[in-house]
This record gives sequence, C-alpha cells and structure tokens, in this order.
Amino acid sequence: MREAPDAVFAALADPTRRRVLRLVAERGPTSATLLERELPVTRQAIVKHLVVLSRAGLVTGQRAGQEVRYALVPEPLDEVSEWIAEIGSRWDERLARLRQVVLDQETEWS
Amino acid sequence: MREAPDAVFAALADPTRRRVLRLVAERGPTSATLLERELPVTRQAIVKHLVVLSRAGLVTGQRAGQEVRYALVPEPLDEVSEWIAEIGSRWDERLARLRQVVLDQETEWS
DNA sequence: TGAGCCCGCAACTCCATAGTTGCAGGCGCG
DNA sequence: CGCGCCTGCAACTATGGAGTTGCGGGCTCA
Repeated sequence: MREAPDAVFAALADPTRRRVLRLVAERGPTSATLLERELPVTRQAIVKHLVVLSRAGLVTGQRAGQEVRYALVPEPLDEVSEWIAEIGSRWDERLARLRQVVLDQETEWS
Repeated sequence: MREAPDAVFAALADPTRRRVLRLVAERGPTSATLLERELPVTRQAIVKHLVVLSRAGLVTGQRAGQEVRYALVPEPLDEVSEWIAEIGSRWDERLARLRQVVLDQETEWS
C-alpha cells in the first residue's frame, strides 16, 4: 500500500522472513499451512511474517475457499536496489572528485 | 570480515543507521563527532551504529590522530543486490513455467 | 451431521537493540 | 602545564519483535 522503504528494509531484516519470501517466490501462491512444513517454526509465526511482508507490499494474500494464497509482489524490492545504487553512485562521485583533486595536484606540480 | 548476508540485511534495517551509512558514503571518511551534527541522536548512538555497520563489513574505521575516520566499504551491498536478483529470477522462472502451461493448454485445445 | 482441516484472535514469554546519561582517558595546541 | 576536544567503556531504560500456546470459528466432504 504505502511505499515506505522503511517497511521493506525492515521486512528483509529477519532471516526466517526472507526464507518465507523466497519460498513464496519459488512455490508461487501458497498458504501458510503449506509453508509450515518447510520451515522450523509454527504456522502462527509464519502468518505474522506474511502480515509483515504484506504491510511492506512484498506479498498479497487472496482467499481461495478455506485457504489463503499468498503471492509475491516483487516491485517494492526495486526501492532497495535503487537505494543501494544511489549509495554506490555517491561513492563513485566521491571517487571521481578525489581523482579530480589528484589530477589537479599533478597539473600544479608539473 | 565475515560475509554473512544476515548481518548486512540486519544492518540496513534501521533508518538512522541507513542515514549514517549514506552520510559516510557522501562525506567520505568522517568521524562520529562530525556526524553527530547532522543527526538527531547522540554521538554514542552513532558510534553504536558504526560498530554494527563495521561488523557487517559495510564500513571501516581508521585512527587518524585523535579522531577515528570511518569510510564506506560498498562490496557487501552486492550480496543484497544478488539476493534480490535471485528472488526476481525465481519469480521470472515461475512466470515462464506458467506461460508454458498456458501454451501447452492452448496446443491441447487446438 | 460430524470429523478434519485451515484460518483468525489473544495472551504471554523472552531476547535483542536503539537510545540515553555519566564518567574516565588520550591527543593537541597555546 | 592546562584547557578543549574526541574517543571509549559501562550501566541503565524501554520498546519492539520473534515465537509459542491455546482456543474458537468456518469451510468441506463423506
């Protein structure tokens, strides 16, 4: 819903939650009870993780009869990639500025 | 040091810590006391964040006289990008398989 | 209708962590 | 030397989050 990057970063912080997201991405629309068989935690814990992932916009749950199918929504992951890229670019800018300074010094020295 | 992706994801979870990392990336080698002026928290809090970032391998601290300069180490961020890319690829595989199924059905129907 | 399955809500424990305050130590310069 | 500045260590609070257990409700199918 909200595209606050905070929620996405926070959602990816927990290892178990990342495993849940991975499984949802691989298996496709799955229910919490099915995921329980592949994870070392309770269904309730998985449901909580799915709620967190849902609030972060990384997953959607849709009712299908008596079970709820959760599916991946990969778009919010782009925000993370962008953030990382931005850090990298600023890093590169800094390197460029540094090199510029060095070059200027060289020209001064010559 | 250790390239456990867990530490990197966990390090990026906190908003203040991301701001610290950003500032280090922009300003280049900076001290905790300098960062204190641009952040709404105590120096001690910033130091703790820098320690966490350091343990995650995202930052290195080097003593320069009486102050400690912290610099960005961007490499661990690649692990995060890779993880995201992997999720995306599995997502794409699933889409491809789905399309295959649809195509098979179409050929059956024809 | 009854048994089995899947979900939802609630209460509770427990540990990690973000942040603060306080104080002591080391470097540098006039 | 003495003052100012930056760092380091320690204790403490408090909030959030991961996980569990327990229970009740609603499908579904024989």
